[in-house]
Amino acid sequence: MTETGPAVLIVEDEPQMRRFLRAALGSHGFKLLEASTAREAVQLATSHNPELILLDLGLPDGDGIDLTRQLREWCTAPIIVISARGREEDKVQALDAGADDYLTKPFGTNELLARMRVSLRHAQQVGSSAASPILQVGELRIDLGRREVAVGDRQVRLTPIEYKLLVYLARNAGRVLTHRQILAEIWGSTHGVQAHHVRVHMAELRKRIEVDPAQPKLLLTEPGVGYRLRDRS
Amino acid sequence: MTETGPAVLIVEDEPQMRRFLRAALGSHGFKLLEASTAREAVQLATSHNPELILLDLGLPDGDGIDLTRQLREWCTAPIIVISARGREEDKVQALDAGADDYLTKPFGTNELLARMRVSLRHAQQVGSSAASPILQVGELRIDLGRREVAVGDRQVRLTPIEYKLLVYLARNAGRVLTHRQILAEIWGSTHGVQAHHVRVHMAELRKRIEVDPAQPKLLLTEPGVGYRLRDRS
DNA sequence: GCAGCGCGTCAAGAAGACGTCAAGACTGAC
DNA sequence: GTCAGTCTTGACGTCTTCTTGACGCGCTGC
Repeated sequence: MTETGPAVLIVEDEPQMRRFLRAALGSHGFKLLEASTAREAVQLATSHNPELILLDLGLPDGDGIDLTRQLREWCTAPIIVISARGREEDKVQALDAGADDYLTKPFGTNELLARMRVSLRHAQQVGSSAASPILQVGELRIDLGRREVAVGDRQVRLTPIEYKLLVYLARNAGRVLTHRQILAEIWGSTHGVQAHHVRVHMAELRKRIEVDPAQPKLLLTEPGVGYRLRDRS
Repeated sequence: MTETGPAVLIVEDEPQMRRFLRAALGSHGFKLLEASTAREAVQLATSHNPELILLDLGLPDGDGIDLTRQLREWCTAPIIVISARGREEDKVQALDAGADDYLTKPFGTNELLARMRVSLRHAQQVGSSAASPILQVGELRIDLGRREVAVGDRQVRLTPIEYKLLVYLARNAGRVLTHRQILAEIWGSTHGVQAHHVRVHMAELRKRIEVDPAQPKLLLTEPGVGYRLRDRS
């Protein structure tokens, strides 16, 4: 299984700079998300919850400083500002608005990567000491930080695929997820992988989290469509 | 003004620069500690446990990078490197050695202060767990200052890599660390180093800290993911 | 009734991950 | 130079997990 690195959101409107960043980061295993406007950036940050944000201050729609402030209201991912403006005041403003670092163009790939490592290091420490994020759906508790799953009081051990499946379902609790969506999320490209896989692993998952796997109360089948995790009893 | 602000350790040998920093920081309520050599820096850091360290790379006795690495063994206070060297490689080295930021001379007071605020903000989030030089996880005791490890009453001798591994695991006790994370933390950039290394050294570590290495109680394998140090029974 | 389809279950085997051992390379001390 | 301690690397057996195919059930349309 190829493990993908951290998801990084790039907020940058110049195509040239984006190409540069894509080249610099893509080869290091990062999963890239790209936005060229502030609006798009907020959308992507909300939907994908990236682990790090690279933000160019010069955006067409609105100030990058404001965007920083806006993101910081709910998003804890480190923000590294990239800017052509090298004035001290700009740096101070960005850092005080909530940015974690400030790089002035032009800069080298290696410095960028090193500063990203610093930020990711910080994020990890914060995550470990702060209360870890927990998904709770009815009886089900998923501690994402510790990678632990419990049903009621019972601790449950899951294989990597089962865990991925369950987290995906829990993140979309109540919503129906189609086979196609599940295949894309868990297996990535859907080449050669079939809906049958989903069924097999769902059965395994039911054995672990359901009281009676034959009468599922949590993991519901939506015939002809997909699966759904019940979010309220 | 009553000086009740955070304690900041300044490591700098040029008197002129020290005067500048003293002037820049003193008026902002920081409590200042000053060292002009690496040896002195370690002493002051140990005795006063400052909340932030400003470190000039060009010291008379020894490399600043080494000092950074040495401090990071047990000290979690943010380190901001100040240097006349602006070469990208220097920055990367310092940041990877454990520094949290890198400022190239000349720089403005306001930028320095802003970057210090960022670092202190981070340190605060990480929380009070930062201060203790001793890590305790169940039976396991790691004295970071003395670099000593004990399981129960039994003192344990570890090789450098084993020690690093154990400290990393203990700092994240309870949570699963992926192979990728472990490789990045212990070996730095993961080029050429494989998950196999982790397995070999984990086996060594188990031989030393487990009662029965074949039935690990502390150092648990999470198949397909990584390893975890048990923090509660 | 019965073929066609989607779904759940089971089991076998493949693939890959893991633990262990041991041989060499490398390092710093002497 | 030798020597001890450590790290890397490869080989190999074991175990877990994933894939894949077979089969039975229930539903639907004919």
